[in-house]
Amino acid sequence: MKVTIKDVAALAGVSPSTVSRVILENPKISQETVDRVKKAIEQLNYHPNLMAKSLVSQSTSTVGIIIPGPTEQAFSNVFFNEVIRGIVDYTSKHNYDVIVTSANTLVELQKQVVNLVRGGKVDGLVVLSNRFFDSIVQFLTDQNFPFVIIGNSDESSHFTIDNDNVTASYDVTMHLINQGHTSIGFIGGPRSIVMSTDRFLGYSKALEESGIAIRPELLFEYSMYSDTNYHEIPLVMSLSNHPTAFVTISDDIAFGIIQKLKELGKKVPEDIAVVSFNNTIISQISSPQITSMEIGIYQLGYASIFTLLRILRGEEPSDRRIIIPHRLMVRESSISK
Amino acid sequence: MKVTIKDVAALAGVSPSTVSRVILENPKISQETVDRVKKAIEQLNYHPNLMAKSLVSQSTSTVGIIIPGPTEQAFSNVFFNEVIRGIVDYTSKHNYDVIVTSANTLVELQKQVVNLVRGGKVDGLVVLSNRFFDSIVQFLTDQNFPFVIIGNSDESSHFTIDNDNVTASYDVTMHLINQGHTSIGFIGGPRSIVMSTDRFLGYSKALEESGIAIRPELLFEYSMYSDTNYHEIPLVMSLSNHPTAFVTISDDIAFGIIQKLKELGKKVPEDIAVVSFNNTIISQISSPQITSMEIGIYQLGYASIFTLLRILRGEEPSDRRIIIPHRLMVRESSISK
DNA sequence: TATTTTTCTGCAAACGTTTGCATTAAATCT
DNA sequence: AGATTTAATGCAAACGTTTGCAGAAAAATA
Repeated sequence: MKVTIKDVAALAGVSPSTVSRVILENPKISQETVDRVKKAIEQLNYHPNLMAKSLVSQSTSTVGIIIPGPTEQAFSNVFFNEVIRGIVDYTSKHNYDVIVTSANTLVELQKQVVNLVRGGKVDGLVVLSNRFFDSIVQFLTDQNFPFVIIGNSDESSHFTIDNDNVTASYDVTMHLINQGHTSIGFIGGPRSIVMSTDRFLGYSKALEESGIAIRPELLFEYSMYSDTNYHEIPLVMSLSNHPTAFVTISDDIAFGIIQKLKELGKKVPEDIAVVSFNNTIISQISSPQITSMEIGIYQLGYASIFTLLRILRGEEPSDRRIIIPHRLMVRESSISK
Repeated sequence: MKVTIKDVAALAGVSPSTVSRVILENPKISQETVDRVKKAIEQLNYHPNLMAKSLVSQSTSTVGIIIPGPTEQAFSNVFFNEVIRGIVDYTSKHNYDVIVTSANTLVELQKQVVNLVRGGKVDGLVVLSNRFFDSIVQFLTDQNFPFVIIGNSDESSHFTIDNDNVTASYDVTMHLINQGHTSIGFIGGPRSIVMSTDRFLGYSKALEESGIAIRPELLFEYSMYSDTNYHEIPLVMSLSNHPTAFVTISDDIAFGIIQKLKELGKKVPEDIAVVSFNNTIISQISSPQITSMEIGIYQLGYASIFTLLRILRGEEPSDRRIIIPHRLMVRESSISK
């Protein structure tokens, strides 16, 4: 038998509204009544029904995280996990619940988002950026629904938490150039990932500023679906002016490249330097350890939910764009002897 | 202006109950009316309010995952991530949402669980096992609330998804013994983790059956808080009858040990063999690659939610205990030359 | 003491659905 | 044709809260 606010009211000899006010700590209830009601609550072991509460208060104390499908997932698994950790750590201290949403296709995901938003199941959303999410972001904007984006967004009117990927990539490329490298390859990801194109931009910028021409034959696109990812590496390494260094956009890719180079009898970093992004456990465990750009993934999550909850409280942050700083972790894979 | 079921009813010229029945695909509504209502829904872009729906139907289409605090988290991060992935993959195909819950202390976590359950925010729970969760499990049992446990449970009446950790550990230890090792160390985790004690049991069993005495000085307990985790390794390695192999309960630990052994000038596997559990990316990336027990983490998650949803549908699975099979992935770290 | 203000509590509507029961019209049977 | 069954819909209560408004009692003021 479920115990409701009415049962408590009956036992305490007051009206349901009074009980409600006691629970919500409305100050205009006399201490005497408060005590009596609290005793009744205790006695009946009453707990408020959150659905009823949400229904009338039109808020849920719940936020959602929208995570791209398997394509990007597999692409950098660790990334999403860290973000989620950052978010859950914060919400658990602030009495919010988190619904984690993902799907195999954009259509499915979109359906889920609509359901959460229009169904009133969440108060706000953290959207993990992805170019294909435009439709989702557009929907949220149309609905005037509170949300923040982790990653890049064209619209400056959106709340976004991001790295300065261009500069970060510029920095890591410069690190190589400063070591005397002039023949530097770039291994990016699918075009759909804005982060990847940004990092390509930084790479290009560094080369240009240093008077090094960009050589198209040194640019590669990694795809999780392809078996032939490192297929062209032997070819390019057989050139007379083959690259002496690679910038890759993630530790996973860097690790793969290093394995491939080993197969070819090349030594890292003696023959070829390799650098990457994310500073995940892979970069630390690999041997040689990989020089990697720390981008504060956990902070991305933490800052995003921090911002979202502020918005929900009605405190519009002045800055619509938060940049999480980066820091290069120099390790063995890029140290020229 | 929110559009409700009443607005739809008005436009379609029917009562709200009829609209509701159309949405729920109640068969006793005439095709004609169905069409008219659907058109109205379309026209008004109506979407049902899930809180109201939950309130009256007393169900939420939401399940929760309870994850241990930072202690165990850091202990095997990858584990929880994979489990979550397995769960979300399944729920997203079955129109359920997932609330992920964690907290820093048991008290906080318990409070959150009570809130979810008593507040009626979730229909069921997946509980990631932990000895300290007894109080939570006890609470759920008392409440007669639907839940499944991932990991060990004493109570055979609970629905659990687990590995046969004893046998798995027996198997991996036997793998070492079969290679001629007789002096084998064991590196476990905190006592609070049942999985760890189970694995110790399997280790012991293998030694005993093989007529090898257990030497207490070869047993270690890894703790995430200690700086001195690998402190005693040099000491034990300086014994004349030092271990020629280590069984560790996770890839992270195995990796740490290998680093420490390298520092001591020992070679893996030539001087010392090392094996571990979980078959995470670490075991594959480490060099030497680590022989590790694949335990089907993703499947643990998948099977757990599969079971939970069956329970919620009223289909009690006949087996209250599901064992996910294990498989040893033999790699470099245990191959004796 | 009569009047006004303040403090505390209750009434009842509202939130947006679902569903058992009653009702009406149509269809089937005798 | 009248009686009975069947099919389709509506009525109204229920789910368990919150909250604006009103009212009563107590306190403060004149």
